Amino acid sequence: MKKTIITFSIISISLLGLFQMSKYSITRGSITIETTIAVIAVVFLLIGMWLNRKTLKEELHDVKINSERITSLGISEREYQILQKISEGYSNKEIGDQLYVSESTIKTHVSNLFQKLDVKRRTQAVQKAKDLNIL
Amino acid sequence: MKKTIITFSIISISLLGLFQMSKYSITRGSITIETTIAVIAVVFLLIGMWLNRKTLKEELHDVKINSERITSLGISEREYQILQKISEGYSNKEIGDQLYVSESTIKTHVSNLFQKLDVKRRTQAVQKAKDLNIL
DNA sequence: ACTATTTTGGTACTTTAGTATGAGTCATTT
DNA sequence: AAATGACTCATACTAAAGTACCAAAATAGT
Repeated sequence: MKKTIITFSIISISLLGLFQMSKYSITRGSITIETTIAVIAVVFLLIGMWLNRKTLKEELHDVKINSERITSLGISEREYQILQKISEGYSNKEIGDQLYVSESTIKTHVSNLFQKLDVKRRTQAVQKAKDLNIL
Repeated sequence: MKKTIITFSIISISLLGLFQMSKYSITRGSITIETTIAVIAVVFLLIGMWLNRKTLKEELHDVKINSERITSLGISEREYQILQKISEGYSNKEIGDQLYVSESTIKTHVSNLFQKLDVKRRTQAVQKAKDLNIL
């Protein structure tokens, strides 16, 4: 966020400078109008592309995970961690080994998680979690 | 494709017109240099955004499913159909009901599918299928 | 310090999932 | 006509997954 503000400020100042330079140069006759227009065009074309890249990436690609929804569903950290492991295709036994706890523990977590997500199977859990943007 | 070419042509011609008008107007003194630069800036900003929207959408969003890979793995139509149902979170019984076949049949398909995908669980199958861009 | 929540774990049980094997049907290809 | 491949189904089995119920630590909040 801080980075964005700094970048934006620098660009704004640069543009002001560009405007002034253009006007000055044209009235002095040191550069032609065509050149000025061309430069302005290229600069703003690039700014337009850059701007859109920023916004579109958030819009389409990085569908950021909704952490509020996770808490509002009452899903604990451990449960969420296990949900991620499930989506990666691991079995309860494997998840238990990875987190250094018993399979029983994983089963308990999974069962509680399913109730909170209102699902009956792990494949359903993954699908619903992705729908809710928590995965 | 044809649409793209036509659009591009119209834009090019419009831009040429804009350039000529600007130059003419400035030398005549009917509009100021500031106005011209502002118009050029806005127009190219918009063009930049539009251009990027076109390319980025193909780049990020439409990750089209790789049907060649499906056939190269030897996955049949029915198996793929079942893979989709699995990813939607349905049980073997439910899939059987939806496709009007027995659960046994689904089990056979699923088993064969897993061998072709080289996985052991349905959650793993879904994950791998998405990795391979076949889902 | 007390309370609430989270995390952990177990037992016992039911339900799905998954494997192995064999076999019949149907359409396509040779 | 015979072979091939895809789809179907069943039985019998093993292995996971999931539920129910209980309970003890550990953690965080008041």
